[in-house]
Amino acid sequence: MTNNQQIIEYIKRTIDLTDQEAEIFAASFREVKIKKRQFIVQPNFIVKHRNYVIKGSFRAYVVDDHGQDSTIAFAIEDWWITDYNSYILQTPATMFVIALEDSIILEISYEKEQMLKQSNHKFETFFRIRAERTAAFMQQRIISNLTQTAEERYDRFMEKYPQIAERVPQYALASYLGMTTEFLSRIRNKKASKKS
Amino acid sequence: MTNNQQIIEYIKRTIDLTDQEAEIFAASFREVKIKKRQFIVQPNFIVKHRNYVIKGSFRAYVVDDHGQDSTIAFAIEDWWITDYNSYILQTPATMFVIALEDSIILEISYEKEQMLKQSNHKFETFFRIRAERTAAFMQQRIISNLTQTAEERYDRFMEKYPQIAERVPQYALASYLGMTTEFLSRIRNKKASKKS
DNA sequence: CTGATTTCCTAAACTAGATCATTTTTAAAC
DNA sequence: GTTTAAAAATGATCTAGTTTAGGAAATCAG
Repeated sequence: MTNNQQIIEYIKRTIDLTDQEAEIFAASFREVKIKKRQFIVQPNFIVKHRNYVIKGSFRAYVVDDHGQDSTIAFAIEDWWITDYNSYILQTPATMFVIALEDSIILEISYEKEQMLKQSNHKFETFFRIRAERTAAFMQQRIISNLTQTAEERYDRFMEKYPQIAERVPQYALASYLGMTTEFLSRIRNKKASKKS
Repeated sequence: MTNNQQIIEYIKRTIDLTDQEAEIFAASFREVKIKKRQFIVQPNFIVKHRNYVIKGSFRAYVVDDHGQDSTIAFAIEDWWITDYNSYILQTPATMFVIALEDSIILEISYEKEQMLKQSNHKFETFFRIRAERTAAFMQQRIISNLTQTAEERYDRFMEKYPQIAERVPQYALASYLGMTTEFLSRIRNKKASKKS
């Protein structure tokens, strides 16, 4: 399966498209290879692309005044990643997005996306549904942060996204879940010793 | 200004509409009066409406296993409120949404909203933009929860939404910000004594 | 008005999770 | 492969925020 076919399959899971429409959609993306540790988003620049991951993995994070970094999002194959606020509102980025492995992405520019949405009601629907699901996902995370303990958040993450937990460094997962690496290490250790 | 005119003004701030389109949009909503302490959403039911607040205020919250409640959202005049996940994904609600004051809302049903979006590209665009801004707002909140201390979160809320802070009970604000009422009381007290 | 219910405040004891410092393990780079 | 750097583990100490408990204001229903 080519990379274009992959994103066509992806969009067809959300909306029906004719072959010609699928062609137009896929043609709006550009394939880019990214090396491990390479940044695709950096603070203060206005983000120009939304990125669909074909292969590899990424981490989006912010660094606060005290030098602490907090992971905002992960992405692996078939996920999207960017600095959402910067891309949507076309304001300067506050995040870094870095490749955790050698990766391949399909990027679409802000302008191309606007054109797609204007040109065809179906594309508008697709991006509307994407935004809704993004919001629904984020709301779940807010609820989780407000109501669960560090250990409960970890357990739930392991249930829902075991394939991500395997691939990302522990410090990144800890800061995604809102705890220190040390504390996550302890949680894991406790579980490992209980099993035996 | 009638309540219909109010929501027409609202949508026109996002997209341009002809008078006829504005008419169709406004006609999809139904005005409902809600008494203080009345619930408009309760757990386990699938949420049928998205609600635009004409007058009054609301609080959306979840109650966890230990009986603790966490405020997920507030709404005052010109804001929307519902159990977002339940409405968008048409799954059973996990939240309560309660009126904090005697209120008036305009509600639109899930079916009517689907019809609007299908019938006119512009309405699809409107709801796409709403979803994007909702996601952007939620992402800001996630970042705030991950990176800031309780006091910083409070300060920032007071800066951005002073008019909400005034109108909602302290325990509701505390649980929105992810802290106990007692701790919020202490923060406020500390600030009050410093000023003198 | 007035009794009842909600909301808010204060303060002491407590704990989940953070911080700090050091060691061990793993992975990157030459 | 060997050196070097990054990541993870471990233990000791500390602290931001919680819990518990009591009383004082404010709000509300009748």
